[in-house]
Amino acid sequence: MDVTKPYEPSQVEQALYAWWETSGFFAPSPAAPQPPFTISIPPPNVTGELHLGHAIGTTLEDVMIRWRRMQGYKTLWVPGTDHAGIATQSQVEKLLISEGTSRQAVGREEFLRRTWAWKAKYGGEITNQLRRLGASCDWQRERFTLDEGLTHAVQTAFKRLFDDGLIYRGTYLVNWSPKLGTAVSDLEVEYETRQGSLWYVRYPILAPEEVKQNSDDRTAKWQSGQWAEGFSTFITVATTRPETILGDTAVAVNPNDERYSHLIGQFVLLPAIGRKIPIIADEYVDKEFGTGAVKITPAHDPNDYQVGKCHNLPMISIMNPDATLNAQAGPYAGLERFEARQALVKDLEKEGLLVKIEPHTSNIGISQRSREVIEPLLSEQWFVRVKPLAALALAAVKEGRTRIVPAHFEKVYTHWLENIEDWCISRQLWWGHRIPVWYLPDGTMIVPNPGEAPPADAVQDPDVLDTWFSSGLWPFSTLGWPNDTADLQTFYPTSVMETGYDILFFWVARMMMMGCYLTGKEPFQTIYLHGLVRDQHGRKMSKSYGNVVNPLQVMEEYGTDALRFTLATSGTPGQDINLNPQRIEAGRNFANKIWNLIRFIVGASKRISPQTDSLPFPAHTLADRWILSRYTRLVAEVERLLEGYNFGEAGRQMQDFLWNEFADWYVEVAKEQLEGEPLRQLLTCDVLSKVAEGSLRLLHPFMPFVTETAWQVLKAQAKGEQKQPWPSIMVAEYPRAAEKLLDAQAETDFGLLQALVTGIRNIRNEYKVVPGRWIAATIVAGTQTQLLAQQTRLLCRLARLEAANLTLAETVAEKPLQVATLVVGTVEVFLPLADLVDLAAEQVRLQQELAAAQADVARREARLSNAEFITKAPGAVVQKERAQLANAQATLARLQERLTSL
RNA sequence: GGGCGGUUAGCUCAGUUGGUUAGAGCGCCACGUUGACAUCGUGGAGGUCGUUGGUUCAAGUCCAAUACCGCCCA
Repeated sequence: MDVTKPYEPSQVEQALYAWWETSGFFAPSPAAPQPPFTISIPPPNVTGELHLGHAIGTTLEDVMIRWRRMQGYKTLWVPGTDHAGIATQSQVEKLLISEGTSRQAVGREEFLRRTWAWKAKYGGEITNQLRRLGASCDWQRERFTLDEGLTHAVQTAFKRLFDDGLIYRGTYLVNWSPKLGTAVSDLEVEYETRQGSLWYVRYPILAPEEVKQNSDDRTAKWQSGQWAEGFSTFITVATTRPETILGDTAVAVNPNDERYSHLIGQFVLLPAIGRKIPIIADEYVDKEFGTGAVKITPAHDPNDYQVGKCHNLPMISIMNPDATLNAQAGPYAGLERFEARQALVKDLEKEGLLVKIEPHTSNIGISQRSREVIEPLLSEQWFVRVKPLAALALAAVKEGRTRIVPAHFEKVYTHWLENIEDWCISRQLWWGHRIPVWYLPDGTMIVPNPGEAPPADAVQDPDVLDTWFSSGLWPFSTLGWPNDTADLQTFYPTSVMETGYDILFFWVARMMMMGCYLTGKEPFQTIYLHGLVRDQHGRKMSKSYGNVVNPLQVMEEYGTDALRFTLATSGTPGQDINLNPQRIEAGRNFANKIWNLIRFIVGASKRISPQTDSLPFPAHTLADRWILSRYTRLVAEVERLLEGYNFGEAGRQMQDFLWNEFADWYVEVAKEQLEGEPLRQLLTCDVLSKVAEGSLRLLHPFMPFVTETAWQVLKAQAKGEQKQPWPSIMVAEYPRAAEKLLDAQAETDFGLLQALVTGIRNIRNEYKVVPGRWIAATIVAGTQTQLLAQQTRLLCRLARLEAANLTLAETVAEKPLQVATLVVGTVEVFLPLADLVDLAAEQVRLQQELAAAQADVARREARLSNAEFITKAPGAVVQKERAQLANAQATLARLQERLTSL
């Protein structure tokens, strides 16, 4: 990159990434002396496009990976994609429909061929976008859930679970998605509160003799308006889904409900169908809901299903898989479910059976994928018996073998696993892992060992497995399981699973269950969960709001580092992030700041004379010692924060140091030092380079591109000992704190200098002294005289004081009057601003300072005069308080004295 | 109904195990281009840390209650 003024990410990023990748920096070094550090990427959908959820996860994972890699760990980040059964199949189906054909028309084999072709064409998109983000994954080890190896893993897992009695097939009420034509798991159903109605319908109660009579005549009268003629007693039920009346097999009341106790055991005649169904008693019925009497439809409602099982009621399914009604629905057969509802309600009204309709809000199950209303449907499916697996996953977290960060998600995890229901794993799709079960002509079920051929006359189960079944194996299937590969031995269990808390159940819990059961080891040591990225006002990003931020566009406009840094530093672990676009701009500015900082340092190094080997170096200046100490503190802090998964705070501290300490203070000081003796210049460049170079390495995991770019420029300029041995910053060593550089005295002393400079600048500003003007000053410094005497050049430069007219003394016989005054502890600064100083105004100003000082002293005296504080507070705290009181008192005394003399 | 998270400056957020006068970025006001950076610099204004009570020598931080916002589960 040209050493142009503003940093231009677009000029460097793609080329740098390509260089890193081809150099093999992303692959783990087998010889690394330290333990392995492994992350499995949460595989994005192969059909997916990069969104901010990917961006934040990938950023945090890359931060961890780059950091550990620089620390010398054998670091492996396994990338890959997920076949995303429903999403991908839907995409290809859409394509087929646009071509005037369909999945059914082309057939299974051709459909799969088309889907693979589609995957080949678009499947690389998302992985290239991850590269764009700078993800340092080992692409040599990239996996896809439908790869041969992973398929083998799926078959092995299925076989083992089946043989162990943990997978079974059976007919149960499942969540059916009519549009997709498949069952889905409980987790794939979302609930929405919708405004609906509550229909009150009365069923005629049959007299004992009527129960035995044939009612066909009456059934024939349905829709004539005469169906209910002759009935005198009714029981009214309330329902949110009138069409399911057609499948009713009972009416239930609460056994303690006196209104209905005399009816229990009697029968009613089901409208439209003419079925005679009993009135039963069950505690499940809520007396307060509706009329207190409810219809029971075991084949179409989960609660009714339970009641039906208890009471041995028939289960009559009235619906086809496409949500049209079947022959059991009598006159409504063939109608779509919502049309049938309307038709039936109309007929009920005609027959005088509709009592009333009330508005009612209820929770409706919606298919997560297709957004349509889920239909509880009786269907034969495959299930995993999860309780035994859940027990293992629970124990792993409870016993601390796997830690969840932030910890409060442990409770969520535990609660879910403790109340888990069996997992429906079969899907009526074509794209996915086909269930490895074959049926002989006589119906015998065969589950061969993976790779073993099934009998020739056997037919394979047509269904495929839930995508999450294969995802559940991901941390170990990607490393070669069930084969005992070198990768599996070296890199499993993995170190951290980093993902969004929204898939804690979908994925993390399932990986824990599968991993614990199948490999006998927890699949990861730590689960780190990040929050959701929302818009700046906390709204979920969605196309309908039009508030979606496209990360690719952001990277294009502001650079990848800006996006990464913003995402990494905008929040705290597990907390949702409200992404403020202005912060991305700030991120870009930070990258630019770093770039220019390095440009300055490199420029300065070039300018100085390169005589290195003659004289011994002079001692470090106060500012040198200060910045080295501050840098050392930063390094220690960052290490502590990263170890604690506080990535955001670590990033913020780096920015704070680089901008507000290194650039704002040390660089300005350095400009003065660079005007000194050659060896002073050389030493200053040395400090500049050391701190800058270390800071770049520190920051590299967060902002890989600008740090690499700047680091290479710095490295090219460095000579001899300064030259870094590593080819790239990403394989350089991560900084460690060198305690010997900590210098508390330097920090205190430089702090005084900063207070004086800021104070003087403040006064200049208040008195509207033109910024360019050099002004005279008298500094009465008492015990600090010697310290300040060494810093006068600096003081003059930073506060724009005129060296020739600067008086620095321990004491002066007579303090000047027509001046502005600054008091910092025992140090007094007098600025004779000639005609600018209005003594009356100065008095007001000093009065304000005095009031503040008095309050300060009073507060501290009160604290220190409290015997309990002295005895109970730690010594260091008391010490500090005493020192600060002394300082405050010094300020106060000088201010008072000053005001008296005015 | 059960559980969790949040409430700190105009906005978006930090604030580690309790320990100065609660911080940052953006925005705002005033001034400023001296060769790192105007994607910048200097100075400034702006907060009784949701409310109430408690523990403590000391509370934004710990405890209890409560209000509001949001999420998860049923």
